[in-house]
Amino acid sequence: MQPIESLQQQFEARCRKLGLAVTHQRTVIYRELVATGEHPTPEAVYERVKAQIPAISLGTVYKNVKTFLDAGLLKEVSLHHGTLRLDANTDPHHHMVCRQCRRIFDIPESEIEPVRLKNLPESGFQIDRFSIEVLGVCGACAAARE
Amino acid sequence: MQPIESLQQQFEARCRKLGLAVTHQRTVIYRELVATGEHPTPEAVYERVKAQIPAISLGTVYKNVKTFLDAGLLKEVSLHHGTLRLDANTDPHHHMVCRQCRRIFDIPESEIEPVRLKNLPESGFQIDRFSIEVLGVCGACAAARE
DNA sequence: ATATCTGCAAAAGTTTTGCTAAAGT
DNA sequence: ACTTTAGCAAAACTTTTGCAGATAT
Repeated sequence: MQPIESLQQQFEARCRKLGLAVTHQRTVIYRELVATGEHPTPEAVYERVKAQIPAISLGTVYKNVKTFLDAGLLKEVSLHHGTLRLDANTDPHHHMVCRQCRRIFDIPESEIEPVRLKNLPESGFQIDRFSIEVLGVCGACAAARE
Repeated sequence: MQPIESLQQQFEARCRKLGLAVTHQRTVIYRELVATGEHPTPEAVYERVKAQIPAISLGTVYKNVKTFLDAGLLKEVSLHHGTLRLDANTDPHHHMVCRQCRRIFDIPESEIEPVRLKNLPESGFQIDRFSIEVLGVCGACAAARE
């Protein structure tokens, strides 16, 4: 991971390029987002930032998270947050997800070569199974773009 | 996929084994869940069931979905629904997710052999990238189970 | 007869939105 | 000076919960 200062400079540069004001709140939100090696929820970011800017509001965190996502400075871990998606297919399978309409298509497990990890990444993690998502744009949405 | 009648019988058998009453609502909810080849939201299931049982309530759908999930009749497509998880890591990487505490650990892309699809599963789907989740129990949660 | 379930309504949790004052450019 | 943003509060959306009457065992 890059040192925090260079990330900070990159952050300011990207803000200016995008026409985003470099506010104190925005800077701290971004710094905390990077500083936690984790994948925090907006609420968790809010808690960390509040320790430094007690008057900050949760709404400001949400607005900036959205701004950062739109700008590509952040990603969401999963496209499926926000609403539960149910799966009645009991056969082992994976998913193909359209990032536009969010439709989900099944891929039988037999269609994908088994995942192979080169090293065991975290000590003591007991692996249950692998879940593969093929992300992209489905035929219908691709056609609709013309 | 299995014919709907045999799924129906299996469903009743599993309900009886679990001590779950085989109600009309429950039966229709399960049937619709299986019938859509999709991965519907609870709201979408509610709409389909309402066409057959106009008096059904959304709460009943939620309660039964929860019951079915607990019983293992259904799965959720993603462990990350319900709250946004943010990712500031711009290097290509995958994730290891603890199904107990929901913590997320990064795996550098270089640690995993590239995914290989045997056939192109859906016509016209434009693949963007692959996202791999290693699901299991993290070291801390495994230790806490003793 | 007893236990479980449904429907309704209220509540809780997450995220978005509108507005005015404040801050950044 | 002009534009964008922060803070606040209200609202929207998803999901959970409590309870009395209805249904399944």
